[in-house]
Amino acid sequence: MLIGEFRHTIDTKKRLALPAKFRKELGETVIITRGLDNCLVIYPEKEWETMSDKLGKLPMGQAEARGFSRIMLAGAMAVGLDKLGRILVPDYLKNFANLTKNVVICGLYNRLEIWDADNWDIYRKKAEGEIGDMAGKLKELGI
Amino acid sequence: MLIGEFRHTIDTKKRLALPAKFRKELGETVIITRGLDNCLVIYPEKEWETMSDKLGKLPMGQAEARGFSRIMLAGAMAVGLDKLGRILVPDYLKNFANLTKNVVICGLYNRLEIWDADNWDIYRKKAEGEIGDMAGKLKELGI
DNA sequence: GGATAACTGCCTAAAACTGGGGATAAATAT
DNA sequence: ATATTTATCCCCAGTTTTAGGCAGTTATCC
Repeated sequence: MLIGEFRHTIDTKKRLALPAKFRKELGETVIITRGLDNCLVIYPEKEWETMSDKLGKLPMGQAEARGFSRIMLAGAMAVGLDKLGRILVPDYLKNFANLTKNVVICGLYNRLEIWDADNWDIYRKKAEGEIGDMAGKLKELGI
Repeated sequence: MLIGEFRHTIDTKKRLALPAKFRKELGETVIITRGLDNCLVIYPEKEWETMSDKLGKLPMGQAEARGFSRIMLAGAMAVGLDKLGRILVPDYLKNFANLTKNVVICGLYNRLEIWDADNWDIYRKKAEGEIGDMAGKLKELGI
């Protein structure tokens, strides 16, 4: 299971080390693509298959579904991990997520999200504030 | 059953010894994450699994659910107990709960809570004073 | 009060993350 | 078509963080 929050850096060559804890579960190749709220998403190959299946089968009749699957699918790219567990972040994705040097890698069960560190801090503070009634929401989920 | 209140310390390397009484029940790996009222929560692996399954399957389409699962999943981390029953407290969680050196570990049936000692003393005094009011509300829960 | 177990801090070893250099391949321009 | 530039990949070293082991001191139990 991919969980936890890690702070890493992108070096001058656009390389990003993925947390060592995740490497075994990620394998040698991962899929990186655009995510929601200005972050990037990384899927292990297997998870990507189920995700892309769903995207590919979205009804093309709806403009929203068309746009969504285009952004996600066209934005996706398979990247390999080097010997030290680093991936190369493509330019267009780096720009999309406003990544500079400091990034945060979030484990979210079956995928990772890559955030610009400043963006994440803002988002996290806001989200933490809105979760004051966490207990109430847990009940809705039956947890 | 996890019950009782224990005072321990976090050493300079951010390690925290869990009470020996709990070790058998906790197993070799536990999940530590953010809790309510500025404390941290520790779940045995099994307790966590049922919760994370549900979190991982929340629909990504809604902004609220996204924020919720991000905070809960990214906030969590699986940590192993070393031979002496200690865990490593991640920086971002240590900061979140304002932990310095002295902490209080509370056993709460199926989970533990970690409090900064000073915070706990304040909270406990306040809660002790209000215990009469609480009892009134408990009636509604059938206790 | 003695014996046993538990907690804390120090010390050493190993792993992880960051950064740089140089070789190969691709793309662009001359 | 060739040369120049840019981008990618592979190798390796330094620094920092993490993990494991050990022992002293305190607390607990009998």
